Amino acid sequence: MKLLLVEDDRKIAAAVRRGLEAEGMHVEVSLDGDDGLWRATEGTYDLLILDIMLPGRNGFQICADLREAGDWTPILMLTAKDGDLDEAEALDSGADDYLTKPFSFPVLVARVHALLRRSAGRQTSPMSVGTLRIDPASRRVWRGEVEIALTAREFEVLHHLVRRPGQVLSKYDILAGVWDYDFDGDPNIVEVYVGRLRRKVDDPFGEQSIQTVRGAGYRIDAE
Amino acid sequence: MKLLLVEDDRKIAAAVRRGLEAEGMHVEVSLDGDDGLWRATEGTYDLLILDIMLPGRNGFQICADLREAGDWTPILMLTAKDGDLDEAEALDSGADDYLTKPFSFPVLVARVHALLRRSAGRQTSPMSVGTLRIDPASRRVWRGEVEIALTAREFEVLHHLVRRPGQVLSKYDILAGVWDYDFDGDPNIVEVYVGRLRRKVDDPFGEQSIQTVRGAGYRIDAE
DNA sequence: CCCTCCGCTGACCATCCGCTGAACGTCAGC
DNA sequence: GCTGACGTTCAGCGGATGGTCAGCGGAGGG
Repeated sequence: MKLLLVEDDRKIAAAVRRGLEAEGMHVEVSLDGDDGLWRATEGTYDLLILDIMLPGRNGFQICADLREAGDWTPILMLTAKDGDLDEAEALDSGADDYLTKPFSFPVLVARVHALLRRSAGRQTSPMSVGTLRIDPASRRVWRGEVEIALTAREFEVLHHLVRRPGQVLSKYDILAGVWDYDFDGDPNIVEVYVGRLRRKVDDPFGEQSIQTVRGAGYRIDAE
Repeated sequence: MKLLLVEDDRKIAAAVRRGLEAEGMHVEVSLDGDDGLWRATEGTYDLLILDIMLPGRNGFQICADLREAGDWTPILMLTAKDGDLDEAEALDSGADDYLTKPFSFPVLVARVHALLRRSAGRQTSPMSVGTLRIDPASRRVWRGEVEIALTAREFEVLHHLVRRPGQVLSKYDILAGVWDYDFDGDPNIVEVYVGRLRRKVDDPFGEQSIQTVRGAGYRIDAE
């Protein structure tokens, strides 16, 4: 998960960054509005956090410009406590959510998580492949009527595969999608997890649910 | 008391908000339908006020979607004066009450109060999970026939979990939902409360009522 | 048919996460 | 002023989990 934080107050920027990185996200910081807009345009981020009062372009403008350019990356705005209209204007200019300063850290994290979840698609609804059923909201998995206990990682890997049924995903795709951006261990870890998953979720009488595509990756076939 | 107002006319939104906040309520505003639905889904409100004509999803749809998802937060709809059918349709889509524009302020406040009062009583019966019964109005909790004494915080945490049965809530979600927005202590506090709740609330012969989902959060399963 | 590469697996270990008991500060009621 | 209830912090424990590694086996190419 890669975020861009545009905030000119270095103290706040450092704090937010440290905190979100502790949550396993990659945070890039921009200290003024024009630079922020440029980065947002050039790069690809999962979420933008914009302060409103900024040197150069202000937060509303950045937001409006991006939206106009057809960029719908989720945006969280940081508004001042006394600016009554800020909140409305924030939403109006195309932000997805706002947070009034001063904010507490858990709240920020919760909002960020909520936005990321939302943008990941409202795939809150359970999905199923054959007799395998997955409910992301409750993080539960069943084969037929039998519930299967998965660890967090195992669930993530399975979820990642099931979300793209019929598509071959390379080990690197899976690594990038499930592991932290800065993970630089052995891609073998994906093999390990696929193995663990097969042992847990495979229908003992049916064929393997996760197909190996030698030299390319893995695939889950839609039934 | 936390309300969500979904209304695209910023003048009306600002007025309603100001008025209800003067009544001591916390009002969040959303300016379009899709955003409104999302907030209503993600957050927890005591009451929703929905305009019908909205950019994105309209009020009926939001209402219907929420009801379908099992969300029974009271809903007050704002209908246009000339839409004869609106009122019927509002109630039909699951709203609890409606108000035709233009409305006077005291009327709005009266309706809001009435709904809040009513909902405080109404939610008594639906709030049960297995043999655990919760009455938000009187803030009492029973396991079977035995009443359980909970402290204020304990009750809030339990209530928060029970309101979203089957959904995994992260420690941060719970922090944001139960503690003051400016709380920035150790999220470990959530673990502490879950522990206390388990000791008080768990059926000594059944399985734990609050499930730990390692690496993700906590969940109460609908029976 | 043989060799090489790729994927699979079981064993092992370090780390993280969640749980708990204890202690402290604060506040309300007596 | 004392007492008890409540909310919060903190440190230690123990088990679950994630990651590494080496050896094995089969597929595929020459």
